[in-house]
Amino acid sequence: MESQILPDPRIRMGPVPDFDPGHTFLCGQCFRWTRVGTKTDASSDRSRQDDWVGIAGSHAIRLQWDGSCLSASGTTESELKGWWRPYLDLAENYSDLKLKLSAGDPVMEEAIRFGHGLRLLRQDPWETLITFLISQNNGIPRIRSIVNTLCTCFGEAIPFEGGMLHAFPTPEALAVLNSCGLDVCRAGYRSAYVIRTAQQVVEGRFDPNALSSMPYEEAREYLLPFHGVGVKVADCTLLFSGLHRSAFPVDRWVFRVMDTLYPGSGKTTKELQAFAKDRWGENAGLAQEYLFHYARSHL
DNA sequence: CTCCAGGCTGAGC
DNA sequence: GCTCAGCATGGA
Repeated sequence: MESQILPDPRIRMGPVPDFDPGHTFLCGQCFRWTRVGTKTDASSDRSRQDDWVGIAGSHAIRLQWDGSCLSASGTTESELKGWWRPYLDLAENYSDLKLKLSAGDPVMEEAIRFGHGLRLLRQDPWETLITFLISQNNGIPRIRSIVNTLCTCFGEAIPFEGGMLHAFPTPEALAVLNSCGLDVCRAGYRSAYVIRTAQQVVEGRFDPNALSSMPYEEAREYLLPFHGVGVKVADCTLLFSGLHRSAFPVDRWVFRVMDTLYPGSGKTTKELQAFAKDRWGENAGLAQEYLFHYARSHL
């Protein structure tokens, strides 16, 4: 049997500094990336390969990471440029950001060293809002499970590598469900939040484009009236959609890491956020993510 | 069995 | 304003 030499379908994206797919995709900011293979070359421990398949919005991609360069397949040059590069935040210089965050701060320096290569994604605001509605009082593995079931059952099929993946559901697809329509997802009491929010979006109550032009405080006030949205979900939505990188979500882990590593930074969410805003300013969201990532493994 | 997980709602002060 | 039980579900 003659082996057919196919053209390499990979698109080379070149060297990407300050990138680690594991830290970026598994830190809890997104829930639809799967590691599909890891190889470590025995001859040199720097040469390795890390393969991921990810879905965001209605886009799917396979990423290959060799430790310094990214390549992609299952996508196109235009989709790469118009969606995935912005999504992966590749235009941002994380060396500068890390220097600003860790200047004179050994705690942050250690958190950054541990979470090296973690990048904040720029996710679709609708998808981010629903995802973090589901995240409340929940664990990351189960959030992944619920979100993936939600997409499989209600998201449009995306042909991918000879099989099918599923886009994140549209607001319309979720708004038409009755109260038990989401039971298959096992999201518990959060199902009602998801459906009611979808209905409010369809009714025109929520406009992601409007959200993107608002200052932080206004955007937060805009999100809070949604059923099931409190300050945590609102801040996560604004941070992980890339709309407001100064947002500083506070949960159990962040509270613990602040109380332990920054004693005196505050006892309430508001106090911690004031501390973060004063200390890290527009990069508070990235600081939060490094701290969250660090806290989950060390505290 | 209990406790916990990227919290929020509604009721009672 | 503030505190706090209750909430669905599954894993440790």
